[in-house]
Amino acid sequence: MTDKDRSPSGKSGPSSGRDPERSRRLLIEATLESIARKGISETTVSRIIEHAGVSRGMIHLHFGGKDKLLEEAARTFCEAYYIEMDRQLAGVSDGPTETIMAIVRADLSEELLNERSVAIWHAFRGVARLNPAIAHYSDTRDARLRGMICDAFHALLESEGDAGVADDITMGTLALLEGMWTDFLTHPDAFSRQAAVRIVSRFLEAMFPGRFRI
Amino acid sequence: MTDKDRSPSGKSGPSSGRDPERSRRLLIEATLESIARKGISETTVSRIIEHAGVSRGMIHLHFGGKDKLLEEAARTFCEAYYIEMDRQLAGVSDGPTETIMAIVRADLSEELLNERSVAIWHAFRGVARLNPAIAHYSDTRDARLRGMICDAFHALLESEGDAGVADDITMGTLALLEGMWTDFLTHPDAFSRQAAVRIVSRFLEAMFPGRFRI
Amino acid sequence: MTDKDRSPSGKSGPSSGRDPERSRRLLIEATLESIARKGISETTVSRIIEHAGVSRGMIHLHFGGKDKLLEEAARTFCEAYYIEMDRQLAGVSDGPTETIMAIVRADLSEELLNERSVAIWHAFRGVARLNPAIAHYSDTRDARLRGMICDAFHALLESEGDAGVADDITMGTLALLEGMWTDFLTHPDAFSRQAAVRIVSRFLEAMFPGRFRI
Amino acid sequence: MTDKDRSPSGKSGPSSGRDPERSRRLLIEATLESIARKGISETTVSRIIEHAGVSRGMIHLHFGGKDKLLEEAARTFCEAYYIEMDRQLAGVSDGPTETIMAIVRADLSEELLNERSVAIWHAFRGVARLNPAIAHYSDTRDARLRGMICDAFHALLESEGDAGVADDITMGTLALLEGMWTDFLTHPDAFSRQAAVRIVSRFLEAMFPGRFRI
DNA sequence: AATGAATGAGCTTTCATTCAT
DNA sequence: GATGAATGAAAGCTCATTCAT
Repeated sequence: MTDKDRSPSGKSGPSSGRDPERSRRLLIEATLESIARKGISETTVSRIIEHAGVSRGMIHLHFGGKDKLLEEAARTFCEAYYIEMDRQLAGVSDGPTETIMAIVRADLSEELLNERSVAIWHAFRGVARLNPAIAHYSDTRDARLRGMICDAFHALLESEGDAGVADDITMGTLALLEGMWTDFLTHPDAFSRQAAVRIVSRFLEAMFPGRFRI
Repeated sequence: MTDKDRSPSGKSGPSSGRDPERSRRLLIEATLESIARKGISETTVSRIIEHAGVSRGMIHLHFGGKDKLLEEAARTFCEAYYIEMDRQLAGVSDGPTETIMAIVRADLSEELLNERSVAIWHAFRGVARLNPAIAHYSDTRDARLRGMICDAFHALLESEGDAGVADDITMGTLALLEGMWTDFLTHPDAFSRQAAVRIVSRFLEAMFPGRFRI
Repeated sequence: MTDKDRSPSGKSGPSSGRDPERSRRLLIEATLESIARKGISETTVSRIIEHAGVSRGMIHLHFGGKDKLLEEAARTFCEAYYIEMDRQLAGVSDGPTETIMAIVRADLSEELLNERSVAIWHAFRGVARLNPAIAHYSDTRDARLRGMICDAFHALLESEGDAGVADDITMGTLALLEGMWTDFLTHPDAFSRQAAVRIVSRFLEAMFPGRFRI
Repeated sequence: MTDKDRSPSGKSGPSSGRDPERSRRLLIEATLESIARKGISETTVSRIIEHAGVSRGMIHLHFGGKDKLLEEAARTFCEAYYIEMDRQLAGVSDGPTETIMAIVRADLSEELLNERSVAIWHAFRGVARLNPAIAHYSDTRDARLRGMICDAFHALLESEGDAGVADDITMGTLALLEGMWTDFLTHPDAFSRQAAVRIVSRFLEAMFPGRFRI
């Protein structure tokens, strides 16, 4: 109910007045919050509108139905991932080693890997298999990450061995990160961000001796 | 699908006779099948009984409700995982290296890693966060796998380095496998079992040169 | 059945428009009607909504479930009893004798004692033993009646005998009325309102010679 | 499960063997117990057979269905009432005054008026209105009581006034007793058997001065 | 643009009854 | 005579969606 972020339209009425964009944002936020806290199957229209503080009709008015709202929430969530990833990668020096470790650290940072995001991420992936629209956003996020890491490993292996090795190591690194997120999901209390970075480093250092010294 | 337990009456009816154990099996099987095909939220009592070919009341008669049936299905599914794992590990020679690779190959074998099992596994894990009973079975399966791998790495590192390294490599290996399952879930058509084994081998060979030659 | 509360829009729809209060009233009315005609255990959600002419979801929308609707119906029914009782007592002169006989006549009048109300009353009392909410409304109704009669008998006995006598006669009179309702329930065709009043009068006249002359 | 009361058939197998009469008795007893404790609507076949310790099919085998069992339970319960009433009336001297007070005391005695019987009685009466068979047994019990009291009052009034008076007083007395049972039902803790007898006596003594001295 | 009462298909669950053994 | 696994109609309830205001 706060009035921050009213910039988009200077006019508008009092606090509860007409502001389509604000209603959209509130609904998406409430949806993600509910998914994080209660899971997708408990994320009902009633709970969403209650948390968002808007009326029932809003969802169909602005999104055309609950399914479309879920899609938009998935899109927003995935975009937020690589916006934050880009932000953390902004000041990193250009070397492939530095890039890879920056990506690893960012992916395992508190901003990106936390109980909320891990719950939402797995919830959407559970649905993605049967919902092409949501699968699309998950894939887009994965593809961006894969692209960045893959380029870096190719640069690292430029001089040496065959190209397939870079692809293998890329897939292995992504699998490692994926596995770390899953570990966080299942045992959030036992999880150590530091240990996770260390383990990934160990594997990469073993592949490229002297390059990923822990 | 086995025909054990048919002892009480050698003749037996055509298909819907009186055989509580058979009804239980049919229901659990139909539940897992529905979860694999439609996801957990679409797995309704109506769909389950239709696939199982039994009556509505059966679920409450034998399990006490849909939730209890889901729990039993999760238990059965996890048990089936390590029964098959044990089966594949049966004839393997004793060295830690062989044990580890046998586990990796088994975990990525068609019997354990296929569209059906990957879909069911992720479905249950999606629910596990909010369902302690199902979380218990998932954890049990994970713990067994971790135990076997961890012992092997400790044996491998016995002479050398500190104990923490074995734990790190165990977690890394599990994360790799976990990531492979996720990759299979999201891109079943592009997935290559052979490539997955190769990638895990590459990382382990890098950690233990000469031991996990591809 | 009153048309108060139609203010919001002078026009108003034909019969199923938007009028929460009207829907509530229709549901309570249909519930009481069903209890009177079929008994509580046959009073299903399906029957209620059919009689009320509203949709299934209405009950849970306005009352939060069938049980809550039954409670509200019990409250409404008990309130209606003492609203009518008060109405009939309005013009009665002040003497205790007149008050008591007015209460007796009202309790046995066609407006309060009829097949419908007697059936509903006994139905709710059957449930009250195991349903605290409904027991509360029954008790409230009983307490009001007891209070009025008790005061009157105390006034009547002021000069004479001990206070306990007034309490005894109060309880006796209430028991007599209670018994009359039960008699009406079990033999509605043989019941005579006139005889019932006469019998109560006989007992009271015997207790207070000359005061309750028949 | 005790083996007392095996007299009807000296043969019979071991403790759980075939004894139709025993199963009937156990079922009726369990039915009445369940009605007393949980009310009629909670008295399900499952609960009855559990309490009786017999198999599911028994009810239909011996009674032809749950409704028939309820009828038999109602019959048994009403018969038990006047068997005990007769027992208590056995040694009473012949005068009408003594007879009436003996009936009143018996009806309000712990053997006949207790939480269990009052709950069962009201439960059956709630159903009786819509179940002719049960209504029949209730009526039979009422009629017997009415007959005994009516005869006594006629004897008492033989010399004096008109016959209608005896009928009125009979109905009044029955209504008083009925009201006492209801009072016990709604407020079992506050109820005093002694006070109940005293109140009935007061009313009768007022009607027949010197005859029902308290 | 916004509201929220109203809808009804479909959900899980309960239960008296049946019948092969 | 006795059993209890099996049945399926019907119960109460949930929820995304609609639409008059």
